[in-house]
Amino acid sequence: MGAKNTSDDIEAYIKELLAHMGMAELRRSELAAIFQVVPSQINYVIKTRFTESRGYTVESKRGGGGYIRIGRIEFSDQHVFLQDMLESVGERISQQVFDDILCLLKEKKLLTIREYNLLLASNSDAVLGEEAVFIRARVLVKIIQQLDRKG
Amino acid sequence: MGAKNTSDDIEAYIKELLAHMGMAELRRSELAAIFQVVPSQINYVIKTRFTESRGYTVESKRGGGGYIRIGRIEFSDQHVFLQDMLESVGERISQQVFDDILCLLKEKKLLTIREYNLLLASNSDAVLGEEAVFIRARVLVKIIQQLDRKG
DNA sequence: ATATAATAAAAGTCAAAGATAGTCAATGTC
DNA sequence: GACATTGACTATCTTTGACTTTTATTATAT
Repeated sequence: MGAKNTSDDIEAYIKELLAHMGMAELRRSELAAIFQVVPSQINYVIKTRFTESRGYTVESKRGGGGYIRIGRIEFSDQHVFLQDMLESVGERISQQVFDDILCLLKEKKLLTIREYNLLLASNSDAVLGEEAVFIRARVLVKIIQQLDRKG
Repeated sequence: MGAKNTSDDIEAYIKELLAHMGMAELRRSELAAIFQVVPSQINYVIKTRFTESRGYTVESKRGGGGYIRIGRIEFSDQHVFLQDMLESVGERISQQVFDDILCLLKEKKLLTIREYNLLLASNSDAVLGEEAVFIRARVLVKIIQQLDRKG
């Protein structure tokens, strides 16, 4: 584990749980104790790494017997998946979220690695300029529509 | 290290790492300490010597556990052709010319039909907006650079 | 026994402090 | 004049801790 920083280690640990069990249920204070960090760092890790745009769901409960549960969003039908994604696209999209979503599409085998790399490289802030976040949202709509066409 | 100046020494050091390990991951402040220079000189060396056009990739992260990672790009078999094309790209590109160039790439088997369709759909005037012709030129540069990578 | 109040046991929020890396312009050297 | 060196300032990411909110359990009053 001991590579970069503790948050990365915690991320890896949770992903391990997810990979083995399909769902991770944790007690915040226990996990914090394992990694010898303050409990709120667990929230930090979740907020920065297990986001909706990366395809994770998080539920939790406070009080006695509380927990944090992390799961992977799953999709039955490809068309439904793309339509859901289409609806979730707002007016603006950050570089990070764009990357997250393309990654998801790649994992779902809806984009090849080549396509992913091309689209990522050609839609950075540096390329798109001032209006990047708005343009990126329109680009994403086109991508999804294109992928949803039979072909 | 007997070069003329410290920046050359740092360059050589990084290239040594690259040669041995195929990738160099460094902590800016550590490297700066080794050569007894200010940290920002590392940025100077990277910016002047490890550029994309010279075939290097650079990624970095700030904050705790931060790093700078430098890798080598292997150029494609079509390097000369793509490099020529790259030089011909000006500051602005119309929708029509963009389409023509993508078609050419497609005929040369450097783009699949899917890739062609995705890129065409996501780089129309409607999507890119006001500054379309300028953005499209930058997009095309990225596309060509991406296609020129082996892998 | 039941409703309510107090206490305990979680998880959440947020902003400050710490740790890196990036930028840029002034200055130095050949 | 071109390239190298420096350092002040900025941006970003991580870690920490004080304070808040929610839920469950326990004690108390009727």
